[in-house]
Order: sequence, then C-alpha cells, then structure tokens
Amino acid sequence: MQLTQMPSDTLHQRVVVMKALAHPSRMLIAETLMSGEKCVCDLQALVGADMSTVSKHLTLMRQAGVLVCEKRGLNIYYRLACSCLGTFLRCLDELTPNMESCRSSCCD
Amino acid sequence: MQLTQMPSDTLHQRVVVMKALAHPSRMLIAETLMSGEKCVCDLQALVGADMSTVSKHLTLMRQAGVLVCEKRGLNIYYRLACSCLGTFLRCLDELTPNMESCRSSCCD
DNA sequence: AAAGTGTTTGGCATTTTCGCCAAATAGATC
DNA sequence: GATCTATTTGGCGAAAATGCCAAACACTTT
Repeated sequence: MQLTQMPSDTLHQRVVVMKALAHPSRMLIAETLMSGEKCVCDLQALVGADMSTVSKHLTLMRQAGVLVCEKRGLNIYYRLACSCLGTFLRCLDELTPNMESCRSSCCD
Repeated sequence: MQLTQMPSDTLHQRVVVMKALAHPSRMLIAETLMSGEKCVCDLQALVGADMSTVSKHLTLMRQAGVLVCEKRGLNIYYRLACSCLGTFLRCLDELTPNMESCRSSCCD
C-alpha cells in the first residue's frame, strides 16, 4: 500500500489519535475525562470491564498521546493530555447530528 | 461490558465515525475529499491499493455516514457527507501539534 | 518485613479488520 | 444484444484488536 500526497508521519499520527478514540470504552473514558482527571478504579467502575482491560485501554491512549497520568498516593490519575482534545471532542459532538441532517437532504 | 452515563446510541455513533477515519487509507481519502469530490478510480490511484480494497473502504465510510456518492456517466463520485466534516478534520489537523507541545511540558 | 492496595504485564483464545483474487453487477457504447 | 468500463461483492487467509485470567509490580501501611 503506497500512500502519496500527505506527509505520512502526520497522517500516521492522526490515525493513531483516531484509533485511540475509536472504541466505545475509550471514547467514554475520553468524554469522562473532559470534566477532569479520574483514577483508574473510577474509570474501571465507569467502563465496567476487567481492571486489566481498562488498564490496557489507558496505556493505549497514553501511548497515542491522548492521555497523561500521574501517581498521587495510592492511585494513578489520568487526564486528557491537552485541553485541545476537549475542543476536538466537542467538535465531534456537533458532527454527528449535523451529518444526520446533511445526509437526510441527499438521496444516498 | 456495561457502558453507563452517556446515551449509548450517541456514543456508538461517534465511535462509528471515528472508526471510519481510523485507518491510513481512509484518513487520506477523507483529507483528499476536503478539496472536492473524486471518483473511485482517482481514489484508487491515490491510495495505491487494489480497487476492491478501496471500494470496501469507501463503502465502510459511506455506511458510517462520512461519505455520500453519486453516479454520473461511467463513474461514481464520492464526497464528504457534510461540510462539518471538513471543520472536524481541520480541528484534527490542529490537534496533533498542540498535543505535542502540551505533552512536552509534562513529565510523563 | 509482611501484608494490603491499586495498577500493569504476560499470555492466550476469540473476534474483528484488512487486502487480495476472482466473479458478479450496472450502465454505456458499439 | 454483445462488449467494454467502472465499481461492488463474495470469499478466504493473514494480521490486528479485544478481553479475561493469573501473575507481577510498586507503594503504603502495619
């Protein structure tokens, strides 16, 4: 597969970010962290999966650059790496309903 | 896996959109279509994969609501379903470098 | 230092995604 | 209507993602 045109590092980097958000649990985590940091056990309760599963989601998101974490006391707290991610997610919020009305005016 | 809190249809819908963009070829296609519609053969030349592979990517993106298509003459032309997607992608454009500088000011 | 708490890692089975080939389809042209 | 062109569909093997369990780890508290 040969990808021309765009600097492929940039392309790749974007895809990594999108992948980090392209899963229900991870999207939920990202949305939740918009309101501030949470520790892993909070996020596990939220998502409802095995602790190890949640941990792996968090690791993936951290490696994608979407989250950062910090240990304080017994817990590890995760938060969005950048406030611009909040902007991005709000942008996504507005996308879906807009797309809906866009498409309804098309034949498809 | 039990996902609480957010209306899960909305969550799911967002994930579908993110998945549709979480692949190098599909991201490239989306970026390219920001500058206007293209026919399938153009997009195949761009991506450089088998025609059937490209077609499947396009079908996936269309089913995700990201693209719409229209047949004119011999060709089928694809375009972004909504101009808001352009906004969204530009938002993504700005995200990566911002995240970069955000994180560089962290320990991690 | 022993025990407890919160989190990550390793490993594995299951599911999903990916990409090619070959065949099918739809419409245009002869 | 036969043929050609552009695209989609079916099918399959390969690769990647997902999720659980058990074990390991890092720190605290006792």
